[in-house]
Amino acid sequence: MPKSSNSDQKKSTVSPPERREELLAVAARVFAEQGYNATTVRKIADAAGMLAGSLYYHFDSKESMLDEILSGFLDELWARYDAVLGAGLGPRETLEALVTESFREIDRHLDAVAIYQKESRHLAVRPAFAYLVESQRKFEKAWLGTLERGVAAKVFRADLDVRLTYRFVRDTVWVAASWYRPGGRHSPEEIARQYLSMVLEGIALDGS
Amino acid sequence: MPKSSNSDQKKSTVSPPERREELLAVAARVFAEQGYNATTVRKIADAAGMLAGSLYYHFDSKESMLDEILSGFLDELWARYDAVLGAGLGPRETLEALVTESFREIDRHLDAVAIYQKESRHLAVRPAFAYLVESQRKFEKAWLGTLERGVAAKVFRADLDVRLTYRFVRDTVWVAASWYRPGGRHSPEEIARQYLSMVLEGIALDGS
DNA sequence: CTCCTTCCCTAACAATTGTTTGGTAGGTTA
DNA sequence: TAACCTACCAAACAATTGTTAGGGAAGGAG
Repeated sequence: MPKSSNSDQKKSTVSPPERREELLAVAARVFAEQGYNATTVRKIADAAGMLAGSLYYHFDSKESMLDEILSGFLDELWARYDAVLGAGLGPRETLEALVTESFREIDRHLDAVAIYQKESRHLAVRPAFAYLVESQRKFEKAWLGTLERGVAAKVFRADLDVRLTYRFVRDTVWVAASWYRPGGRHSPEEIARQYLSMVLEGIALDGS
Repeated sequence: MPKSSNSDQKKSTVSPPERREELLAVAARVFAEQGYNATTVRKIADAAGMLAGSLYYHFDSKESMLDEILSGFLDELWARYDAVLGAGLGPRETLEALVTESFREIDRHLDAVAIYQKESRHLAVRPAFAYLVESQRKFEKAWLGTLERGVAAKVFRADLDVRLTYRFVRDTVWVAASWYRPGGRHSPEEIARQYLSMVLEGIALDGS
């Protein structure tokens, strides 16, 4: 159900999806590197090899580019999350699958994730980006629910504040976008494995 | 050695330290809420109950306010870190002390930490903020060194990528600034205890 | 060849930005 | 009272911002 996006109605200026995607990728990179507010449309145009005004043949506004980047990322993310959540897995397996899918998503949509991390907080208050709040709500429900199921099933510790654990796990995964670079030493799956090992078993040696 | 700051030379316009601190606290709050670039000097002035131009009686520029906020925070942080690192503790105790001091610093300088988290990446490339890079380097040395000492002393697991572990622990601590609110349910020390318990022992039950 | 569409450029626009200059009310000092 | 300093205001500044309007080159369709 990818109705979290509102980019459907605002295709007043249409152009071949391929060119749009190219330009959106360029914009996402600049947004991620410099921050949304510090990015001028002229910088995006420079990086794309054209002039500022020409962007407005493809897009309605600077904000609509940001909207399209974020909602596109979230739509894909939720398609995969929903598949995991509907697979009927146990708590621990669900957690592992969610973490792994998250790192894959970071690998695929690094720029979008980085933008989301930095800007979603102050964007969420604006009506045009209400779907960010909705997504955050679903996010909490999915992760927190999995953790609570795990506590009830005695596979996760019960002596920790669940909400604290939720934020711990969530942040631990997504901040990786701030240092992860695709094509690096570790694959997303390998990173997921090590992260899960740390989160689940801890970094201390057993006999300490 | 608080020479990480360069705010020492630029007190061309001096005013009572108290008023400066008041205005810096206001600016830090707006910076943290809206982001540095999205914050106009008029918004800061509004929040302080004065007009935009009046800020320039106290400060040289908008950037110098940011500089003073960040370097002030880092100076205090490193004073405490250096005390911990020089105390001759074992690896695990050092890690625990660093984490606890970090949460205390988040409690005290929440806005500055939030700003640092969001802006340090793109600020670090600018010469005026070179001390951010320097601080990041010291940071890595302190944390990574402690982890490596722990692995050598067999108190931390040796089967994990140490650099990955470093980023894991570091991020786990500092992203808390994105949701922590002073005066909330848990004290900084209590949060530190639970975080450390998760990082060290994991969230899985032993017999799983 | 002509028409039309696609995609970009040129050139400007009003608004907002950080910052400066000159002034001034109010308190302190002499 | 007179001189002075502190902390602010009023008004403007040049630069930069997102955005728009009109034009034109290229190429396919008829």
